[in-house]
Amino acid sequence: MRLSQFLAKTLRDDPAEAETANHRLMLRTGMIQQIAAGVYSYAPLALRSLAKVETIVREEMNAAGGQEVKLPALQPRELWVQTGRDAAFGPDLLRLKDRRERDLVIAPTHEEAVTLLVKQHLQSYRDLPQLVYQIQTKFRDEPRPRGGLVRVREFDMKDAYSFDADAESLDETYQRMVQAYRNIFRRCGIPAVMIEADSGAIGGKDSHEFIMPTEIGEDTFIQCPDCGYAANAERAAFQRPPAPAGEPLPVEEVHTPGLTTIAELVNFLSVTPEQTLKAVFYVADGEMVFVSVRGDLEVNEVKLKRLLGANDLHYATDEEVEAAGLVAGSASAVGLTGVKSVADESVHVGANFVVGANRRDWHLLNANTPRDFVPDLVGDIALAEAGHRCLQCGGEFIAERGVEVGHVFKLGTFFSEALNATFLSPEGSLQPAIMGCYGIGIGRLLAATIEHNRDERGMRLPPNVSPFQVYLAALNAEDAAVAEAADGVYRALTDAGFETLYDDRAESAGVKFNDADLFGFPVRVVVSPRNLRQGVAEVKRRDADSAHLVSLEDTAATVKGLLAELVALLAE
RNA sequence: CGGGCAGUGGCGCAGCUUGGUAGCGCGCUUCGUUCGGGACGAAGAGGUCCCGGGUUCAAAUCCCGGCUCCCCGACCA
Repeated sequence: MRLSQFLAKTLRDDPAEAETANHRLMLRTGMIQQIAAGVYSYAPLALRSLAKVETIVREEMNAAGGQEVKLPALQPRELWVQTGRDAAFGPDLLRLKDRRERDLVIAPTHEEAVTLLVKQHLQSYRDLPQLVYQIQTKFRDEPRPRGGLVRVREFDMKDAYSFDADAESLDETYQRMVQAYRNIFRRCGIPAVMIEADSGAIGGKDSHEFIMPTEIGEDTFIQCPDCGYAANAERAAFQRPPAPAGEPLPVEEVHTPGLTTIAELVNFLSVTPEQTLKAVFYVADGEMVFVSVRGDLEVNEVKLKRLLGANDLHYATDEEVEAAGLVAGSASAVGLTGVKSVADESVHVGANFVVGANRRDWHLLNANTPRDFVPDLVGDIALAEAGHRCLQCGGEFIAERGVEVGHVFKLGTFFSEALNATFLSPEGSLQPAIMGCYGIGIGRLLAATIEHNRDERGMRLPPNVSPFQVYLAALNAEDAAVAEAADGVYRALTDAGFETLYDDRAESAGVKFNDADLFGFPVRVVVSPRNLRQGVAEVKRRDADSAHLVSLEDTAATVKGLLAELVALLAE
């Protein structure tokens, strides 16, 4: 492809809306154009890279035994009502009506559709296992898209679904997919950490996310440096830090005028945060929930949501709190009636807590469970943070940010039961298939790849993700001898099968070098009057400081060698 | 959904306080000179100043209403 004819114009200034490096680079190279919040057009340069990423994903899915299918984006809403996900997805689900006023959705994911498809071909345990996948456009009406392609409303996703006859078989499929994912991320040149993840409201035992560590990431994950335990912060289990224990002392009321926060209480009463209980109010599916957690910990809403089995969970508004007769700032589970009460297990670690008196400006000393209050539910609902201790080995957690580039998930039988995807077992009984699902956002993976593979000059793309493999620059392209030689090199590279972007523009050397670095293709070839006098071309790896001078005839062979080096680096 | 910022040629921005000719840098076109890390000169092209309403002789600028985008948070099977 000749750059002079290619639909790509680079920008010299960074577009104002781009905050992250990958977004900035994609805009400056003209790869993408935003058309609405979280909706993008993809120019040829981007599409080429996306296609490469898709190829990697396809190859690995096929190698893992996947069969490619294509499921519809447009689906009857009734199907989603049937599985309860019309409600579960809430406003993120894009809904519309057709000309006959029938309710439709544009699918954000495809468990329903795939279950129906596989069900049609499923009768016996002999038909299992099955692994199908597709690469297809999803629509999610995200409340806040951000960060270029990292979080968008319309995006291409590889989603795979497995159907197995029993748990052991699912385990095997799951492990095969985990390995496929590791291969994919390695080939894209990014490090990905596999962490335990929240499995969400819909059933399922195991769930793992693949996270690429980066400060621009949206997710926080916890790692134990000692035993290797790694989990999303919204999921991580941890030891509750110790707190002073002792025999229960008599409850005392204490006047605490104007004090509402843990910090104020701790200061006023000369106690430590872990000697207090914090009260937080939520509304879960319309029901007021009173939540207690020790003062040194934070409530983790994801854990809470799961413990409650709630679809919708939000902080109670002031009106809702008042309507329930609760006293913000001085509330506690002691003497609480008529409101569901939930507590973190940390209420069992320590004793003689300071709690609210459910009366403005008063608190209680020496509250203990079960003597003074008995929560309706006790569980792990506290947020794991850096410095907490590992439940498995006692190691001290570190916390890191990252982008979720993949998610694997044991679904169980939620969908197969709801939609009757059953098979006859060897014993002759009808069983629901056990499902798993596995997702990778293609555009997000490209964004992560760019975020990780770059320097201050631009991208440094791995050869199998880069839109082109070679950037061929003709300096002083209007010089007939240069043009002729460069044309020859271009033909040789093309004939040798290398995708080459040929910079034949009448631009200065500086412009071409800068654009070459910005585009970040793995290999750059320069034909110039200076080189030509010695009968050579210059061949340079994007990530190298120095170039090779080789005869024009040897250029393609040298390029081949450098690309092979780069591919070999990825295999390590 | 709460809080904050902003919308002016393709990109980055100024002008708005104090109403009166729409401006700068980059990019683009033509000509000439240059030619290995974002060259120089000259001459040009390109704008419903987000939209609607109002005030006024006159609105990018003031007032009212709306839309959109970005950032923080909430949210994100």
